[in-house]
Amino acid sequence: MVERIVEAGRAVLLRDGYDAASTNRVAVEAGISPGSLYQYFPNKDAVISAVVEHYSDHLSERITASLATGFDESGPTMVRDTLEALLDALEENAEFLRVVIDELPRAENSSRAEALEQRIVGLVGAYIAARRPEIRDVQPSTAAWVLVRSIEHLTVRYVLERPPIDRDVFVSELVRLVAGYLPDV
Amino acid sequence: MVERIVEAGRAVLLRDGYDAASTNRVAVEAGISPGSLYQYFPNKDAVISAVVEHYSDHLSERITASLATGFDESGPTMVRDTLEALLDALEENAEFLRVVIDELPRAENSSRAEALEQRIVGLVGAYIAARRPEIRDVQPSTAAWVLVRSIEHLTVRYVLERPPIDRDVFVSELVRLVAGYLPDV
Amino acid sequence: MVERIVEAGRAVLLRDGYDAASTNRVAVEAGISPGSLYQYFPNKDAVISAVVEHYSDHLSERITASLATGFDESGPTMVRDTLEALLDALEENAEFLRVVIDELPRAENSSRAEALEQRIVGLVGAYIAARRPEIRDVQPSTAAWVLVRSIEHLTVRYVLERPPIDRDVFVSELVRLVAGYLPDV
Amino acid sequence: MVERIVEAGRAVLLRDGYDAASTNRVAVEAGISPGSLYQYFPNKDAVISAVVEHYSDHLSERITASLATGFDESGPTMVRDTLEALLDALEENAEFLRVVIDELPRAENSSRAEALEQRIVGLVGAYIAARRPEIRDVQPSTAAWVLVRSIEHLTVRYVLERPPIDRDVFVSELVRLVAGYLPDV
DNA sequence: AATGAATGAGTGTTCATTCAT
DNA sequence: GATGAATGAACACTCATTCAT
Repeated sequence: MVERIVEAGRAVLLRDGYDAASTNRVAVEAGISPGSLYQYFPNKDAVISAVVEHYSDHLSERITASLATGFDESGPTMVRDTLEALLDALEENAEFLRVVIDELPRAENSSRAEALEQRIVGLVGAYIAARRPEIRDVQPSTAAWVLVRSIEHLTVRYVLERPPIDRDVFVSELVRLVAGYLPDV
Repeated sequence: MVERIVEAGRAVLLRDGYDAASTNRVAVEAGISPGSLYQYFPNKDAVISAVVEHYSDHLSERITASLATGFDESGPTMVRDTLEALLDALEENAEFLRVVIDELPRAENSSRAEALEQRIVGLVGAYIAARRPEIRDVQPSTAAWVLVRSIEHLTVRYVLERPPIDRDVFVSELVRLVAGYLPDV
Repeated sequence: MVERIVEAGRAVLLRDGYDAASTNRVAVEAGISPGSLYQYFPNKDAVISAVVEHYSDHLSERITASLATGFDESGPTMVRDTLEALLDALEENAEFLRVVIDELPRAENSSRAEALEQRIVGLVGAYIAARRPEIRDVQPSTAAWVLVRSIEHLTVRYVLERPPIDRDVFVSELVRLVAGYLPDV
Repeated sequence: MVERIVEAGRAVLLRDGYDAASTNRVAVEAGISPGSLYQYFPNKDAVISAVVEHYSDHLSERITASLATGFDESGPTMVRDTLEALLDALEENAEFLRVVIDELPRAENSSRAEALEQRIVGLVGAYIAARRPEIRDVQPSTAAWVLVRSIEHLTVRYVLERPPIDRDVFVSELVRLVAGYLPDV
């Protein structure tokens, strides 16, 4: 039932947008009464959060899996593979991504987004540290912070804006950005 | 009069946040009646947009000025100076920046933000083209797209998140990111 | 307009009872929209309070006027006249009195009722003190407290319950109660 | 089971107040499901009524016992003893009394309260009749009506309002009220 | 141009009650 | 008998917008 509501929430969010995603509308979409919704969620925010979390978890898995896979390798091929996987994951749910990024007030789900980012920053930081503990004069966590936020934002914007840049070219540029920033990794 | 309304909108946005920024509240703050507000703006979104535009223009001027100043120079010093100026501009209105980024549904003012980005992408693209028309194998506009969005996002997040990274270190990392990505510029 | 709402509130309270006296229903009865109601009253309680206050004021005037008229006289005739006036006032709005006493949660308007009681206790206390400062060994305020609450309750219950007691007999009994309690006044 | 529900209702009423005393909450407190509650009570009012009745019965016993004890005696000592017992009984459950009197819509349990009053009016009327069948020119039932309602209301208000009147003084005043009203009893 | 009273559809949420299991 | 998920009408309240003055 929770699943039914979450799925309905997803559908409403995609079809009608955030502003129109009222609890009543979600209930109608789920084919239940508004009262029933409140037996599974304490309030509206919890419903929206669950919908976003569902998507977020999916994304998170994909990304961390891809990151884990490449952890023991290194070099531009590994970076490229990871970026391709990331782009694939984002493009797979591009429409939903648009709603989350463009329509939701960021504050609403910043904690969730931040948790995901933290996890990835951690992974990437560990990767960098494993490769080069003595990397330049900067802390791995700082480099990871810079890198992760850049890549996250660039890929998300690329998927949402669809700028006139070929995907292969785009990925190559990202690889260059990473390689240029961390030449020894 | 438009100005009075915009100023009132800014005050309400900062004081009460986006959710509480109703047209009635803006009208009260401006000392006019809600009806009058609609003689200068077609709807609520137009008011919010104007407020954001006001801020956006301010920011835009600062950034393009800084960019223009350094246009004829080159090298890491110029990059660093530009980044410092950008951070200064963002930090100057950090509170407003927070409201715009964290509370406003991005779609609301994405067109505005994009316009600003386009302008900067144009400037940076021209700069790159002027320096190295033959730069690698990538179009200057593509490089500019990647660069501008990275830097914009990183600086905004830095100002809003205040991560435990020293400002000087942070700027240095940005310089390295830029220099690594465009070694010949 | 406030008056129109209060009158509508009175009508709804009388026709449908307290539980059914929703803001929407009051608005319909007043021929206005629910939103308009909130331009004159901050919330539902304020509407109900205003309705009760309206009635309360009316009652209060009658009672204090009657009390003031008899202030300089004394003896059973004055007591009887005051009681008759009180019963008249209560009977005049018996239906509304029933709603206020039987349906409203006492806590809702206890402050109002208490204010009225205080005023009357003050008046009666002053009357007693004027008559007999040395009255027995009890403070006038205590005697007034006992007297006012007894009479208030007995008259209200008499009007609402309509027990099989002739009105003249009832008033005579009240006079005896008062006279027996304060023989020298 | 009925008892369990009534006890739960009492607890909820005392802990959360009337407005929060929903059937669901009572069911939770009783450790049963809301559906089960309806196998023992036809609706919410019946539950509340049963709760009040429980308390009412307790009170009723105390009062009638005290009345019965003094039935064969007479004079101010008997009156005083009865009043003391009544005040004791009320004070013993002052918190519950407050909920019943201040929060419950009187109509909800007026029938119950009236039944109790009738019983006491009957007893007191019988007492008066036994003492003085020829008492003045008034029917014992009328005198009892006046007396019982006065005393009931005064004691309840005294316990709930805690006015600045010493308990001994208060009881003395009640004795005087009774003695003044029925001098020969 | 300016007003501001009026609007009314819409919101998130509650809770007494039912009924299939 | 007991359950508890499901109900759905109802609630108090908001606010972007309009329009007669």
